[in-house]
Amino acid sequence: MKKKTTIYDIAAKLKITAATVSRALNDSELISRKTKKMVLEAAHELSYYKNRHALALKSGRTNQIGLVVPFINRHFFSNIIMGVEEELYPKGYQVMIFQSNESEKKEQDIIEALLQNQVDGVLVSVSKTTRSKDHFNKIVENNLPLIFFDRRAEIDNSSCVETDDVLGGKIATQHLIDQGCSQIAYVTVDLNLNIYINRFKGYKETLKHNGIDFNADFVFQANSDIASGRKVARQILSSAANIDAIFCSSDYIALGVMQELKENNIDIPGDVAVVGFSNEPFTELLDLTLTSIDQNPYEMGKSAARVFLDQVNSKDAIIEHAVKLKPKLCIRDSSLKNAQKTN
Amino acid sequence: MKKKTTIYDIAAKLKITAATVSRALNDSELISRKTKKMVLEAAHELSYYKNRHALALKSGRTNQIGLVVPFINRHFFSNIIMGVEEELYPKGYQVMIFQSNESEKKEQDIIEALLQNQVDGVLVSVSKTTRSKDHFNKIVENNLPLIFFDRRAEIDNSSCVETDDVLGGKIATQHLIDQGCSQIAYVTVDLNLNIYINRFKGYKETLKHNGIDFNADFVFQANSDIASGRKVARQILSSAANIDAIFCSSDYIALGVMQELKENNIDIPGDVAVVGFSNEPFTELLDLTLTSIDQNPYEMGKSAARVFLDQVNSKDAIIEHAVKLKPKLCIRDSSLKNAQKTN
DNA sequence: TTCCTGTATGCAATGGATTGCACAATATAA
DNA sequence: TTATATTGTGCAATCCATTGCATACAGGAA
Repeated sequence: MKKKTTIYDIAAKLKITAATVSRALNDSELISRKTKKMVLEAAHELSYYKNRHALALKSGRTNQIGLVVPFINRHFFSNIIMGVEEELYPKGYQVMIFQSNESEKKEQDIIEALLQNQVDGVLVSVSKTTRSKDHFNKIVENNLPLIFFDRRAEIDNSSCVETDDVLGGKIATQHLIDQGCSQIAYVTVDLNLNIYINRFKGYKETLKHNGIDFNADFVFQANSDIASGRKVARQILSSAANIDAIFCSSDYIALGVMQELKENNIDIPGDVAVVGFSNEPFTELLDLTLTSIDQNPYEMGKSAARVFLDQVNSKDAIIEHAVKLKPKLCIRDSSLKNAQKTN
Repeated sequence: MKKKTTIYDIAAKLKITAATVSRALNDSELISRKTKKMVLEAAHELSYYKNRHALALKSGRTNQIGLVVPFINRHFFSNIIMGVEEELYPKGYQVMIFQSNESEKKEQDIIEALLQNQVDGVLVSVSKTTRSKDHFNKIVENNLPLIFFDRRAEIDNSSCVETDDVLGGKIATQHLIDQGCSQIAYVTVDLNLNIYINRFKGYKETLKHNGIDFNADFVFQANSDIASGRKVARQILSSAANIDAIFCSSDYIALGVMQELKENNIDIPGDVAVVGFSNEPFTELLDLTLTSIDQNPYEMGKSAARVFLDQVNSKDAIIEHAVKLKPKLCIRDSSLKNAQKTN
């Protein structure tokens, strides 16, 4: 097993000291041109790599940040990661990515590991099952920037970047009303999560704003999957209500709904218009493309990264940022009765 | 700015030495119960976190491995990452994820950074544009396990895990023949990448095996996207050939092909059967679901991780593993003429 | 020739955790 | 009571790169 090359090996080879080697490698102006050249060549020859751990130990800074998501293989989260990296990589930061698998225990373990790694900051989207806040508090107690994105926890001295879900609920609902719908069903997922509460809020407010009475019978509960969407569609079909639009808080639900409606020969959007949420890639690959609300996860990632940079660059004061990103309506076949398609 | 707690802080507080604290924290049998308890309490009180960099420096091991993929936001790669993590996390390894963005330069930079981080091993799927091998050789020169997955480079003393793409090409082609097709077009992507070469090989061998003459006019070149698929479909439609099946080496191409065929009122699979490759999630969400070849990226990730573990656990000898994973045909609407649908 | 000013290098401490060896304190045996 | 184990801690070196301070040597000025 070949030992790793250090500056001492280079120094020994050249009969100079490690200090000189270090300075030469860092292009210090104290070192003569000749020596620098010598050192660089020797370093290459011995295939030397600077040991970042020694550096981290000495400097106390790691230039690494921790990024925690529930799952990495979700379009939404992987694009957030893209955005974060895009912003932080050029600044010399390494992004350490971890997934909590929606488990509170794993989330806690991850944060423990991040603190051991002495990261310079932490970006988190909270696991669904998390109830305790202790692990988040530990981060701020260590004076590290803590930035939540999408799913937040209420922690003092932390920042957060989220979609304006109320607005998302509003523009989707308003769009359906603009299309001439008035009997609009709403399918929600988990009324414990802030994001779903807010979408629902936007829905209700928009109904009211347009003089349409809110009807609790028009609200359905589902899981965020296709089967669940089909089930809801069946409930709607067998109900007495004369629903002419369905606003689903998830694209997968919307897809299930559409599949079931089609099989029952309901015309979309003629009889019933459908709108989803999140703008999953498949929404525009369908034969009957699905209108949805785009949250621009890539931008969310960039935004979270910028908030982090802001925090580290203003070490004096703790700044609590609260960024709300505007969601965007992508109008497609499933709801387009009489206007222009976007996107 | 609060300084981070070290074992020296704990030692000072308890009027003992850092050595004792270290041993107590590591539950050494040399330390008395009483002292351990004392230390643990003090550590908690001062919110102490073990500094992994000091540890890495001392031990020369980091328990971190580097994982390099072209893009993280691709279903295929993000599921590989899931698999790798699933296998390595329980063994105490941290997986550092990096994306090359298909850039050779960035790939080289990443590997430089990984070497600086003294990772215990590297898992890579090679960028499309990479021509040089120097950066990979540096890894093996440092006696680090190097494992390629999906896309490989020819490097001595490295291992690789890949899909048996020849077999993939074979089973797709055989399936089309079994459906009664004989004029089978093949759409390839980049004949420089091993994976596409092999799929093509499987296609040709199967034709031969079934006594069907290979026809170079039936081979088309495209990029892996929908627009490109549409373009190819137009070429096929306007060609003199009487093609009755199209085997696309990418699902996106297949989708574009299907869209174009449908708009030209070609019946799928009646007039033309279509098969894709990769089993992207959208393939089964379509109205006309797409037959595809599943590569089980999750398993690929797990397999690559296991190869890595094998390598580190047998430090004496260098083992070159070469794992080939069996792809699986997922038969769906787009090719199913007279048999049973799978999956 | 002597003193001064750069210029280029060396010396040594630092950061945090580990660990072989030495040693002190206690317990046991003679 | 003395000699011998046994148990629990301390000392100091080590891993690698950085950096303030000291110093050696060169050339220029007096």
